Amino acid sequence: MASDGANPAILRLAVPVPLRRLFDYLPPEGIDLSTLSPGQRLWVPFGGRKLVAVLVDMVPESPLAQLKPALELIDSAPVFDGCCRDFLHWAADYYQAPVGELYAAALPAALRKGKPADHWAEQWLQLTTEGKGLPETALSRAPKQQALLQLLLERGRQSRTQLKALDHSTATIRALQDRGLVEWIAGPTVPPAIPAAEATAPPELNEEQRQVLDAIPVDRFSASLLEGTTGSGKTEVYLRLMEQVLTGGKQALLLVPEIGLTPQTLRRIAARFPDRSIAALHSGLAEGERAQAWLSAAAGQADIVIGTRSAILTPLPRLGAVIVDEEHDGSFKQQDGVRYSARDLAMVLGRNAGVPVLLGSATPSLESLHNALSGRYQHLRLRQRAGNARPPQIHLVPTLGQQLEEGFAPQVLRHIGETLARGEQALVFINRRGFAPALTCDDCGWLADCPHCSSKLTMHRRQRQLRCHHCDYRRSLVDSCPQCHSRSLSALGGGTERSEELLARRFADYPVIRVDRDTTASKQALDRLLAPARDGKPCLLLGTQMLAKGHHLPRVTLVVIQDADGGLFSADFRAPERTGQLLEQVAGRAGRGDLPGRVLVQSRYPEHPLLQLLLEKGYGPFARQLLRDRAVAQLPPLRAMALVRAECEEPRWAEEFLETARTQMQALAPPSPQLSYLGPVPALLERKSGRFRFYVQITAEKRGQLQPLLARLCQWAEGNRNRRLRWAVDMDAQELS
DNA sequence: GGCTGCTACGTG
DNA sequence: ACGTAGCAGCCG
Repeated sequence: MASDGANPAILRLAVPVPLRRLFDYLPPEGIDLSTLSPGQRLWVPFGGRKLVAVLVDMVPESPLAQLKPALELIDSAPVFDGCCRDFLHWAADYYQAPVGELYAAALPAALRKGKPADHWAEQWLQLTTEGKGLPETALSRAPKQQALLQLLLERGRQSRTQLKALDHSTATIRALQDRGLVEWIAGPTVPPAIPAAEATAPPELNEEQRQVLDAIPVDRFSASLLEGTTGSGKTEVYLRLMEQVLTGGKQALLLVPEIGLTPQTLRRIAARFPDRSIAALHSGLAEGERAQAWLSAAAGQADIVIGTRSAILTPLPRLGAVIVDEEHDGSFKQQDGVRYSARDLAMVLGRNAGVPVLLGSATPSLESLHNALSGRYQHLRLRQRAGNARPPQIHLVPTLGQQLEEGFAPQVLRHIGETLARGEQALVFINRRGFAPALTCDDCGWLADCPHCSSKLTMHRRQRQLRCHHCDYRRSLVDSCPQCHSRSLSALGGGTERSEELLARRFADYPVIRVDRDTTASKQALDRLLAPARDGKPCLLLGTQMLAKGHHLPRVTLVVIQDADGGLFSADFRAPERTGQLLEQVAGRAGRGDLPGRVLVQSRYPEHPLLQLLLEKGYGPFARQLLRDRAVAQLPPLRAMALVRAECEEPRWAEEFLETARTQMQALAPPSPQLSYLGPVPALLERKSGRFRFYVQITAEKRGQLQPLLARLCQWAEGNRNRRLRWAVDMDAQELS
């Protein structure tokens, strides 16, 4: 990609369109070439439109005779450094994605729309030459001015934000300015402030934590999987590693699942690093704030960058370590657009930058576990629970043939009652929101289904609605059958809303707190909902997987899993893995404080071998068994897998497209013991939002075998254009839905 | 004849 | 992805 030759006056740009190539332009009219360098954004004319493109290279010649000039330079300095650009190009190649779309995915919305980075430049106060030469006692009669001068002398330039936080008044600054001792200059962006918290001192590390930390060198690339049970102190290891990285003058990147970036988490980290610049990148931020946080990271100003999936694409010029918390979490895989895995990219980034990468989880993904067991990753472990906490006792409760009350066995309800009566808290996990997942007519058998998807409508009784959980379709609840007008309708199965009604009735003396997407519109709402639980009063929490993650609820001593069977019989080969992770995470909510925990798992199939293995031996042996099953079935992570997806209102077109796609690929590489093709087959959710969905699955012994096939496919598919048909390549696909 | 809606095309 | 050109269908 390096340019050579005499006059590199042609601009090679990444344009945000779904085309797998770069575009050449002339520099903007009348611009000085020396002000241009790769990584800057420019406005360009593109097929009758005006787009924000990123300068990738400057070359002396173009294969095209006629070039248009770019319209305008946006950034005075590059926003993408060379490392980040190389990384984005690598990712575009690996995921068969248009590089312009990767640049667009990396940029926060405001910068994607062309707002100049200078808009967020920070004002910094620095000493003038005169100020630097001043004797220390010079301002003894103006103590405030002297204090500020001292600060600048000791710590160097200070941002306007820092000065405000340290209570240096504008009057003081003004006075020094008038004496010609200090001056304001425009400098790197600083991130938006994180609400202050009491500074906390680090807790003592236990022996295990120390060993883990010692095993991670900070001065070179290393790949580690930290497998640590809930409550074993993984977070403390992350914080210590970050501390080492910061001390070495570098930036630490911490990736967290979408649901994990709560104000609580942020405050905890801010409290440990009160003097550090921390940039948080998540969807809860306003557009401007997000751009500000991103630019502070890209300028190397932020010391700590905490973010969800897309934060892995942020330029970090002094990167020192990448940590991925809850690495098994599905939200690290982007499911539309450029379908990258932030966890997998973290490894590539760490290797490129020569810094350690730490993946942490109580329930590692089979991918990471496989890498650890095969020696590709260092396998680190934390087996002890911190403090006095002991692992919870787990009991299976068979539900087949039992007289259930809204899905609960009598002894489960009794245990809940006893827990509350002891002044403790109980948590009920139900992996389905709404009142009931289906509504049917008792007389003619009518079922309420979605007109746009191949799915049933979920009944939401409180809002008197039927809703599709796959598209945005909603209709008001009917009280007679639209087909035969019978008034005898039944709600089949149960969700959080239905259980809430029963539990609120049965345990009317205690607060019942329901936590799911319907009760929790915002992160703040979740914090507010959980406040009574954090107070420690007896209460009953019920909800979906939102409850499974992260929240420290020390008074929960009983966890009830209403139905463990969901994932055991799914057509998705990853379903048992996900079920195991979820059950283990939920069970981990029990007994995190001094009180012992108990977990009750309801199942219709208590003798199911995987369930038995999980509950008796724990996630580790369970996951190892799943790995053996995957090996037998020739599935990931023992084989590389990619999907070619297509969806269309007309199912035949999608199928035909994929038939041809498969033929194209097979012509290049016929099926063999090392390479197999499946499909086109309908996706697990066959129709979604009015489109029929199919895929072709390709599995190979080595990842490298897939690349040329997919490259050929993209070349063909990009030329073939049916506007009604959407297609995508999904390298390392995580979902068959 | 001219307006609207659909599709094919090309984007530097 | 999206703007534009080109052409079919239809009005009065």
